[in-house]
Amino acid sequence: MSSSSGVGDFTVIQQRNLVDQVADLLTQAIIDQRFAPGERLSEVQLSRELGVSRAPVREAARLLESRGLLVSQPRRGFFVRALDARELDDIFDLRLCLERHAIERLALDASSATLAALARQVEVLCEAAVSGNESRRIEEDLNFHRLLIASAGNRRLLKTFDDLAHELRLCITLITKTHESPDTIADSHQWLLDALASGSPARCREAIDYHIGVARDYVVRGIGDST
Amino acid sequence: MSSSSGVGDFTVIQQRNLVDQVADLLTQAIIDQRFAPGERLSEVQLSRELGVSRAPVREAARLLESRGLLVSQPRRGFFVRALDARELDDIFDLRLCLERHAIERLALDASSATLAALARQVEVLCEAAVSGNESRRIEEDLNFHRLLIASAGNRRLLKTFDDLAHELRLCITLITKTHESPDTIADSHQWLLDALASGSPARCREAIDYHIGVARDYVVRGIGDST
DNA sequence: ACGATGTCGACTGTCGACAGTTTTCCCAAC
DNA sequence: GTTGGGAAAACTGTCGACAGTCGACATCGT
Repeated sequence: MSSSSGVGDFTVIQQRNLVDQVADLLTQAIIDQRFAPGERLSEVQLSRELGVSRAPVREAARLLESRGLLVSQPRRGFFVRALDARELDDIFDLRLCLERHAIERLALDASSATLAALARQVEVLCEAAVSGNESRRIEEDLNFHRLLIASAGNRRLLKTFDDLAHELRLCITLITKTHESPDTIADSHQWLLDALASGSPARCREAIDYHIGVARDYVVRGIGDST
Repeated sequence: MSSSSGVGDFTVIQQRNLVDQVADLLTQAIIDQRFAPGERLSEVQLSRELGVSRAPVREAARLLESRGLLVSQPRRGFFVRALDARELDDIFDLRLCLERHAIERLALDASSATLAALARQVEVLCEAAVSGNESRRIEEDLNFHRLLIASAGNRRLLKTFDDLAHELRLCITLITKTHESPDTIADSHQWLLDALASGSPARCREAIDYHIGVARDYVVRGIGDST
């Protein structure tokens, strides 16, 4: 990516803020369900455990609030977002909204390079699926859909999806097991690629509606079991 | 909107944080273009002027960053978001994505009460238009589209629109004059209502595509004049 | 005159502390 | 056993201060 100087691959030195580090740690802890949904997070306790002051913790918490992982009540503090069935429906409905828009646009003007990149990502996803590494499979699945949206060329749309992706990870934690075989995963994503290659927006819409509907059903079934 | 208790409209008592107050003041200042696009905001200067410490200013700035009104560079500070032509396109494309989704859904199952509420809001908008109060007209216009999306019943979709609305206000500041007569405004929104009443998703999509396309053209023309 | 280097000022990142509020816990009263 | 009240503990909101870093200007060398 870097152009001129012959020194080679210098990864740009960026001293990471404490805010970002705390935000990452908290995000991972929430996704790993090391906090119970609805649990209150104490600023002082977190700052003690992490060995930092309260200021970075507060700012990180605000960041996670804007991403939908935490909710705040004035003078009460921050709480881990607990999703009910309705919010879950809303989240998948918004996901449908974003991905429909992207894939319908792509159907009309997807370059062969774009299709190739998507096909490559499906391969990566399949590798992750057969490897048995569950969290990696989830990330590669999200990566495919992220690439789909990124290919539409609208950065604001991509930013919205990235925000939503955090909540999607929160949803996915509700699923106890995936029940999906690697073959099923491969097929369902290949169908999306075929629809894209056909160039028909209507067919793409059908494909993405079905694809996200299946994903949504898995999560709804997960929450149905537990509650 | 509130349902049961017979005590009437209690505006929920919330002692406003300094953070929220600062955020509102900054938001208004940015929308009023009292800061130049791209201008750097000094935390110490702001905190001095507002008579508060730096902590609330920092947190408010992070809030506005998540809303797209500010951008931050590590160790450099916060800068007023400056929109280029491409970001502008992206914003209106996302708006189209959200409103299409809402109106297509509404076309299938809009209650008469919903249609009536939308019609009422068009009247309010028209009043604002003939009154000549420009900022009020803008807000009532946004309120109509907000109501449209809210009527679809997806709160997550509405939250996304609310975030985007802040950026839309930023776009609108680029327009020097509106050029739109009250009659034009009334007609263009009435067409949306007629499309909704027809119950045809396809017709709704056409209507919203045209409607947002016109709005986008106004803004693009505005940025085209200035640069 | 022009580019590189050293220095200075201003600013952000982070911290510890204080004040006011919320929550919890204990005890008394019914 | 349950309810109500009150004090103490814990917590959040806010503040002022210190240290590290960035940008601008002056200085030096060519």
